[in-house]
Amino acid sequence: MAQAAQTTTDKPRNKRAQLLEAAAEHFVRHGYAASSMRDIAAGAGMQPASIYYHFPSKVDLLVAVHEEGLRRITQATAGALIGVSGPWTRLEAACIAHLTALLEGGVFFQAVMREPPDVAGEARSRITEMRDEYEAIFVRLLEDIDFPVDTDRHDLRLMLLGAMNWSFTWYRSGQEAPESIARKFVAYLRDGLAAPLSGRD
Amino acid sequence: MAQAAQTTTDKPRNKRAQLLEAAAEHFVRHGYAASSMRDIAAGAGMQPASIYYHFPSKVDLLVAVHEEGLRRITQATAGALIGVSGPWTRLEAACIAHLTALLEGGVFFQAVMREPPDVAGEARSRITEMRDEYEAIFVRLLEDIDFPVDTDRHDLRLMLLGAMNWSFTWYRSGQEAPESIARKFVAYLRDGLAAPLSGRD
Amino acid sequence: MAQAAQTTTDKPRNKRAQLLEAAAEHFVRHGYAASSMRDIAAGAGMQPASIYYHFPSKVDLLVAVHEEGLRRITQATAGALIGVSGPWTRLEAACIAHLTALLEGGVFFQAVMREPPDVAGEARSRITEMRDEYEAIFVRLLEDIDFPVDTDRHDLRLMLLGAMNWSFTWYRSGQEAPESIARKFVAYLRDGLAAPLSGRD
Amino acid sequence: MAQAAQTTTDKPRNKRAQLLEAAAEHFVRHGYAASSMRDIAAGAGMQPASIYYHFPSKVDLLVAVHEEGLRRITQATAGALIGVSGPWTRLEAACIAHLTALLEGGVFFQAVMREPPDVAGEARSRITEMRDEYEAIFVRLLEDIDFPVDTDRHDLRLMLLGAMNWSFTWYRSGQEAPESIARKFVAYLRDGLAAPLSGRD
DNA sequence: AATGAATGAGGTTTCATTCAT
DNA sequence: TATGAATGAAACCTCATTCAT
Repeated sequence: MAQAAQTTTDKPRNKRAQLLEAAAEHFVRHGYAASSMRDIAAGAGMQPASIYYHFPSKVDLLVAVHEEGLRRITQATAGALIGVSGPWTRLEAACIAHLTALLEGGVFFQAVMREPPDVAGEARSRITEMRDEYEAIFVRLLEDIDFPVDTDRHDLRLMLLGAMNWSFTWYRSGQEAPESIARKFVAYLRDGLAAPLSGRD
Repeated sequence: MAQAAQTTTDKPRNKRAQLLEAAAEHFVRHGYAASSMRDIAAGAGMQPASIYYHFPSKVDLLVAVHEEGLRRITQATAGALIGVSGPWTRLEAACIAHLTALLEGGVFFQAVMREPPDVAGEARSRITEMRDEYEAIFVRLLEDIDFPVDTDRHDLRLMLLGAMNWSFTWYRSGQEAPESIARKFVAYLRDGLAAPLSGRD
Repeated sequence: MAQAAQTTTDKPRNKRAQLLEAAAEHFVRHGYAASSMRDIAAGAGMQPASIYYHFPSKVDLLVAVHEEGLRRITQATAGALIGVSGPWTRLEAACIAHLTALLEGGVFFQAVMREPPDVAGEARSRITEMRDEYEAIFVRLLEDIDFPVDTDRHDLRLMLLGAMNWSFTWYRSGQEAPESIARKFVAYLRDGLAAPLSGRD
Repeated sequence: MAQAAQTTTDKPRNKRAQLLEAAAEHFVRHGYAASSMRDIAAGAGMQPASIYYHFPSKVDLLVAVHEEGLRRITQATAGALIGVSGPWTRLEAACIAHLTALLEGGVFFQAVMREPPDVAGEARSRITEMRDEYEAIFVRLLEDIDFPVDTDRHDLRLMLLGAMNWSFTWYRSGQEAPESIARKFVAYLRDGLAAPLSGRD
């Protein structure tokens, strides 16, 4: 019943949302360049021309997908930190949230954590700017950790994010849970892997 | 005379090589889908139709680029291991070679270490197969290390390769050397980052 | 209250008039084919769909612009003849009025004195018919002049109107006044330009 | 036989020429904006895509049409002056050539003597520049005539050219010959039309 | 070994217009 | 009186590819 009510309430916004979802899905599956407006329109159940009532161009659609995706992942990751304390524990929580969103959260999350497509200046910088804003969460998390001297927090952050973001290339749903993967990544960095007796050569 | 000999000898090879180089460059810069045969031809100094003398189709060009790139990076990484001993030292040497090739070695290396383009079955599996063959080097390197019990070598390998392969998204030439980055990545994993006195929370 | 009355009285007329003006402006500046309903609507401060409340189609808008423009120029030219006598003086007065309207009177005048756009039958003939009606003023003015025998009044009229109507292609506001140009055109035809002593070769 | 030989000789250039001709024809008949590449291609007996082998864009086709048309009309008008003497006679010869070309010489001549279409900067200025170059012929012809003092050669030229260029709006083939019309235009300006006894009011 | 010329399919986008509200 | 949302058709143009030479 609540559902029925919601359906009627949603209707005005439905089409735009469907469109965005269809676009995100195609961008993720085939890449931006290989996603045609025709296919995206078909995925949203409308005519290609109708897209242009909602978005002025294909690249604007891309930007809108990124806006939505980054809004969502920011909410997910920041939300996972509420009430969590202990610097390593917080980092782990953020990584779990990030990786779970990316690997199991749906197309919007994946759409934003890819190598940015080859688009012209303004759109590209808007996308980069939004991503940097999100990644600032991790900058702050690493600042809070008491690392050994001369640890390079910058490279460390990119190492960790790279390891996570690359995972969509090999992750297969139904095998190891994203949470488990994230825990391992953090543990390996925190504890190190040199066996006490074997030396470091 | 030596020149004349070289000219005649090189020419046939040259054109094909130029073409492959131009293709790799476009694939890296704009992605496979956004790279047109026209632009690739222009980059190689020939007419679009002339490409088809050397390669039967665009996707074959892609496969050839991957063949060449993987041949090169295999040679680079395997070569860097010759005469090197100590399991962690060997891993470090391989990472240095891999990252240096990727970030400063030219377009062929970058062309192969990207998320694989959205192409049809046969080409895709050929590319995947070649990549797996290369990454087997790292499988073996990790087998040789005496890790703590219940270390997940599989996830560890993908973590390390992901961190490295993602680096092309943020690396800027002229700043930190790839070798330095690689050393850090390995050190962090080997030694861990939890400060002795601060605890692991 | 006067305001309220005015508002209610003007509004309906206003929007239609604004629309017509915006259409005339676009037709003049970009031509009929290159003027989009979207742009015209924007120029009139309304949505494209709203045009169709006032006019059933684009071509009807064109016809309406011509109706308004020809109404205005007929009024201007015929008005300029009231109380003027002397056949050459009357012709001159008409030419001054025509050229002043065309070059400085605003978009409606220019909209109607252009090569007629490539539209289908009915609209085209309606436009032609209205123009012929206007040009009849000049037919009558020339009938009243006592020309040398075998003067071709038909070609003469078209020569004079052609010279005037073409002027929008080279006229630049702020330089010579339209009135001055019109006087010259008439004077040259009336008095001729062969210098008395130089012969006519 | 000569014909057959010519046909085989012309072949390489044929397609481009046909294309230009078809474009000129459509531009003249429907205007630039209303001429579609599809229709032009059909007129030239090729596929729309094939146009782009010869010309990079629609606007380049327009410029090429103007280049060809202005080349032709310059040749026609300048050619008509060879061996002709007497300043008025020369002006008359030029007007006959101009008007004959325009009204009976085919689409290229008409294509260039129209109000220039609403195209972007570079193409527009190239077209204007070429036209000015052609009209310079008339500048020189008028300089050679010994007019009454204070005759405005500038306005006179534009009056004459306007009268001629406008004629395509009313000229119907098969009635009065262009040559006859041109003679009248020049005669009226040379001799004037005020009847000796009637006065100039 | 290369290319000039062409093409069918499909790309993104704009068009005039409709219609329920 | 106006418009938000949509659409079928068509716009210009690019695509990978072909083929005779």
